[in-house]
Amino acid sequence: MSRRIDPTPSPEPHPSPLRADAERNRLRILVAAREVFAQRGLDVTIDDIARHAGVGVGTAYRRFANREQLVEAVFEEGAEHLIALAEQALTHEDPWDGFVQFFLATAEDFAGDRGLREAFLEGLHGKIRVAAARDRLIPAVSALIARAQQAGQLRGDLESTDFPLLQLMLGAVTEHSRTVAPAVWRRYLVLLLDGLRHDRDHPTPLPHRALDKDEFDQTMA
Amino acid sequence: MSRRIDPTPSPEPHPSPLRADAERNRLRILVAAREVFAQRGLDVTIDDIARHAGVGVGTAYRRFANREQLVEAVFEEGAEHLIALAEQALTHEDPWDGFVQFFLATAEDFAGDRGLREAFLEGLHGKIRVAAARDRLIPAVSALIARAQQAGQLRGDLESTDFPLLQLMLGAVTEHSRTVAPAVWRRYLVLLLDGLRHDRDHPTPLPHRALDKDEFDQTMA
DNA sequence: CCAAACTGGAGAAGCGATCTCCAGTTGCGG
DNA sequence: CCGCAACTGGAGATCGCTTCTCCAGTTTGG
Repeated sequence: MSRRIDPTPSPEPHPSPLRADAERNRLRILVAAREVFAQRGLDVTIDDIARHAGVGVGTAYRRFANREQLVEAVFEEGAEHLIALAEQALTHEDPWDGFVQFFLATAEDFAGDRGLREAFLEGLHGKIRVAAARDRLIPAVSALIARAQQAGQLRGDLESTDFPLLQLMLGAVTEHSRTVAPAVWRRYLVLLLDGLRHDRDHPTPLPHRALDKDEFDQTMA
Repeated sequence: MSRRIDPTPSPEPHPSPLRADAERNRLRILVAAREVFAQRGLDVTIDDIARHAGVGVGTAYRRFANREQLVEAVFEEGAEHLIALAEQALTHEDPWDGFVQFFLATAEDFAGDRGLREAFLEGLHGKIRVAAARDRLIPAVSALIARAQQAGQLRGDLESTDFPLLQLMLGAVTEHSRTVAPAVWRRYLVLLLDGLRHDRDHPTPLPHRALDKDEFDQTMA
């Protein structure tokens, strides 16, 4: 740990400005981590991230003592976005549409960022920050649910802890079909929504065709 | 490879009867594998299985060259049961009830046997046999779906490849909530079924209470 | 220009699984 | 009930993979 003369014994912020090249590399590592986590999930090695960033492993380890820190740094942004989505959905005029919009938007985030999904839904790493982010998300989700229930559109027995589990279910599809049919999850999202509506006369048409035999085999393999 | 005088150069069946103690141990290993796979999934080591069977690792390796063989041997029975369930469901008088019964029964099988779920839904091991079993299951599932659709009870746009993916979704819940609330999956099963019905006036009451905060945190961690 | 800060990547160290080997034990045909 | 082939158990060799350290060489900035 390098530090210059730093009178304030503040615990958190950068203890001392990094040298220009060091700071540049720190940023490259962060960017690389974002990309690699998003594409390949949280289980990549620090060596992978370093290589992708074009720096040596040593450099990566000097800035981030372990993968945990890297995960949390990258994760923070994703979490922020989810919270923004919730608040935006609450401003939606129609309660049901707001709920659907939020469900869809978060599912899209998770589909586009494997690492985010794993951090949020699989509890793989960085537990502390993740739990904190989830806690910040809960009130908004509860409000979204309550509002749609009061409007008589959403089934009354859905509770706020159900929501992440529904995302987990969808996430399982997303994960497995990732390489074969990266958008089939939308099919099951609509199916879930049809289960969540209070009542309905007809099924909502499913937005993505079903997997054919080949796609199916690959998805399950 | 031990073999006595065996005139027929048959490729597959037991090349020679095992000595009594050897056969006894083979069975113990098989039983142990069944139990360990069911409880802890397919990712257990052969050492674990051997220990659970009360034999040495060497003995286990002598009978089953690799875990694959062990998985397939154990898996076969589970697959057989699923197929029986499908055929039984087809005899159900009411098409919708038959469909629901099959969905429920398979989900129960998967919930009670982690290894079976992983073999069938996660494609972790023993690909050949599993694919074969799935193929045997498809016609029955298709029939079950078609019948319920013709009766106007099941949504018309559901296809047979959708079914295993629905099980996959449910399986994600089962897996995560395993230790905390081993039956919450029933809640989401009903929710899915409400999405699968052609039309309905009211939501079907959910059969299991939602997770509370503590259970939820553990499930996601 | 030079001292301090920083870099890269070879390789040490650790971990956990698979699989082998063989000295000792057991089953069984004669 | 003898003798030997078949079988057993488990210590440990081997492997593959990751994490993390170390330091000779390079870069930065006052």
